[in-house]
Amino acid sequence: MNLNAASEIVDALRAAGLKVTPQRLAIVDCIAHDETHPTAQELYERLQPRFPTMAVATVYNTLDALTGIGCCRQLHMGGSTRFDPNVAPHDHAVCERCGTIRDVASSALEAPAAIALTRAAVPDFAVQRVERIYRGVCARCATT
Amino acid sequence: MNLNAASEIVDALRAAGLKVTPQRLAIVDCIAHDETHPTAQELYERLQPRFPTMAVATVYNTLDALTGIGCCRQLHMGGSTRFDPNVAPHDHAVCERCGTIRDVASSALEAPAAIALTRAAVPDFAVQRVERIYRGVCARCATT
DNA sequence: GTAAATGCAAAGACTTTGCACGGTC
DNA sequence: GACCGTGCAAAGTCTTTGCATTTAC
Repeated sequence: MNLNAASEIVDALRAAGLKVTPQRLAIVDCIAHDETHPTAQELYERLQPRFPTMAVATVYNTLDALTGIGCCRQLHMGGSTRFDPNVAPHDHAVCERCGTIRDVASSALEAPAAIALTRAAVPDFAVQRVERIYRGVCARCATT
Repeated sequence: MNLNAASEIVDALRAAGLKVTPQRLAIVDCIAHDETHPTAQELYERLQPRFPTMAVATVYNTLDALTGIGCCRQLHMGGSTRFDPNVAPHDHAVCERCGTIRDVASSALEAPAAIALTRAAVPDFAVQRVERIYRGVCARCATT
């Protein structure tokens, strides 16, 4: 599971000609090693103590910028948009009960095969990548 | 591509003890053979001419009811929730440019295999089903 | 110095909720 | 007749936008 190092993201920001502000640094720092797929709101709240004056708009702004330069992805799985700092191809397991999203390594073999299959199955559509969503129940929810 | 016949949905409503109102009939009729994965708003607008007094809430209400009895599914792919009257297992191709969602038949062979693989790959998670999203560019967008 | 990001607040889109009325079974 | 669904409006979320001020480069 190849999470971006914070320093790499900062480099990418600079490379793209975007400014590295304290707020962005903090946000990058927050998501760099985060596997919880936080929402903008969650990040905002998490950073409140450090940046009491920061606006939610800034969080959205920064996340959009990061998405734009390919440093994170947006997940739309119902509810708020979640941000995934893991840019390497991988899938997601979503718990039907609690809604948490968990990363799942995608078989390197499987993805190209699926794309090949689909290229045939979906005429007039240029498939670029495949995402899988595994729906089920996580261990925590299964026991309760 | 096994779309629900309107009459089957009506039967399911009755079987579930839900009432068949003119509004629900109209909504069922609208989505029964719809492959465009409409949003609640779109259905609402589509039915305005026939039911000028119908509230948006009624559309949501009905769609929730239909989802509850397994007659349609909700798709969260960014933007508004879209409704898919096709309950049979299948995948979706999403155009990155125009956002349209297209149904893709899922290989009957592949799905169980993927689930088996994942059961091994994701410990402590009870996988129930797998969804695939093919991201790419549709023919219409590719030519413009 | 310049271009871009921030903070703030307001607006916008989407969805849900509460309640009185009306319709289905 | 009982109960559920509808219409209406309001509130709640999540996200975007505009503009003046501040800041990184």
